[in-house]
Amino acid sequence: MTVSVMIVDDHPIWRDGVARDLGEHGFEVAATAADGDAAVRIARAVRPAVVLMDLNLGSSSGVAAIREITTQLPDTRVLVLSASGEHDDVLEAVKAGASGYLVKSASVRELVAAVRRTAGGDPVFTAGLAGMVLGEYRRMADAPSDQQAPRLTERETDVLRLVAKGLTARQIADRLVISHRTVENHVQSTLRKLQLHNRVELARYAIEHGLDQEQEGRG
Amino acid sequence: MTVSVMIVDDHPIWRDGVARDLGEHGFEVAATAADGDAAVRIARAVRPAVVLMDLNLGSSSGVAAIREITTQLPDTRVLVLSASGEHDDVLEAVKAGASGYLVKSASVRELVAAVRRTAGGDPVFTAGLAGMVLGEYRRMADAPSDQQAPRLTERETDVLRLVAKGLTARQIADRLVISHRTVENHVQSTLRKLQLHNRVELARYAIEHGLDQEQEGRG
DNA sequence: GACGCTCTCGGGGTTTTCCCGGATCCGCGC
DNA sequence: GCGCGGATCCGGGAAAACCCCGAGAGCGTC
Repeated sequence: MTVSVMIVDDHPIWRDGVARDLGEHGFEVAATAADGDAAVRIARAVRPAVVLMDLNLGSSSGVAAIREITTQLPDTRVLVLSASGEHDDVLEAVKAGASGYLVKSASVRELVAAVRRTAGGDPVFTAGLAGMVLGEYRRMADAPSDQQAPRLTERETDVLRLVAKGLTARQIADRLVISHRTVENHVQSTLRKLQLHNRVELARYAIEHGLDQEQEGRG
Repeated sequence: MTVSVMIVDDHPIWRDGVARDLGEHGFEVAATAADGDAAVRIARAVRPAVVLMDLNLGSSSGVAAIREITTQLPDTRVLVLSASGEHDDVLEAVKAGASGYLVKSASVRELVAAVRRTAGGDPVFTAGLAGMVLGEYRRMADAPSDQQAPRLTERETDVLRLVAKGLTARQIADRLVISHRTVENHVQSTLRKLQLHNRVELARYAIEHGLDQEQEGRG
């Protein structure tokens, strides 16, 4: 029986290339999508066996789409095919329900094998990533479910974004029309939550998590 | 006459897909390469009309490869096909000699048209990027070649790298075995040279220029 | 209504950063 | 030699950041 595959990536050229590679190796490319929302919608209609998915989908979040798909379609397995291979990306994808994680530097042969094994129910990870997931699992087992997801309040996120831009507390206070002491308080609580020690680390955190790119004013 | 094209990208799947797309539209894919060094070496032998090139080649620098190719092969035009479309990436590529810049979210049709126009000698830029280059040109024309390359001393670079990691002046002083006041002075002169205002902006600068990734101790 | 959370503001302290001047050394040209 | 610019080093003083604390107002939940 043929395995139906769905390809999610915001690059049309990439989608076409992967679709052809898989088609030539006996898979049925049942659908493609360019962003997370479309992926969820189409996957629900098509019910592919494997969703081959990029994490970096321009604006929308690939991780959220993975979570939607794996919860709504328990028979569909998601194989992430991403450029990064970054520690956090891998763990987030796995937490969201991904069955495997391949970096885009993989060869066509590796890709084909990975899709086949994913369809068969085996978890597939690029060399090095499997150990990463295992290590994180152990750390979770040691510390029985405490932080790992320190969520910031809306105001803390506002302040964090401006701190990451290099503004001082007074400049941030002017923009948000509050006291600079309040700004400093938000900075402090953010530092505590993220277990960081100063604004530079805060800026690094914001940059690595893409918080510094988003627009601020929406009303 | 057929246009010979060379494809440089560290993702085999991407290379194959692009090669097939171009092949089906009458281009001759004369060569492919996975990194900058190979690109320069092979391009010198093959002398393609157009080099279709990713900037993000894993370890090696795409910009350096562009510079090599365009200086050594004046008849070869380099069309960058990159994921980012970031301000600095575009400008660096153009400065290195790229004839055009396409983001990877382009369609196959756009890609084919871009390669054709690049071969014909027209500069090709994704919408929005052309204005970016023009704007930068104007800024250069306004300020008659003053800064644009503020070089830092060795010690300033050492300090900058550690500042970008989030270390305080005292921690940096301990590592470099100097007084923390001296560290602060290096920070100050760096701020002046780069026309920045605080350590967070310094960290952003270092991250954007890749200074924070390099190792520090080589002796 | 009690509770918890967020956002706001401030007191009062230490530490760090930011900005200035001043010192030494070293290479380079006159 | 002697000045001159640079790189590197150090210090004083003002500003900002960091850290802990308490407190009121608003807003949902139980």
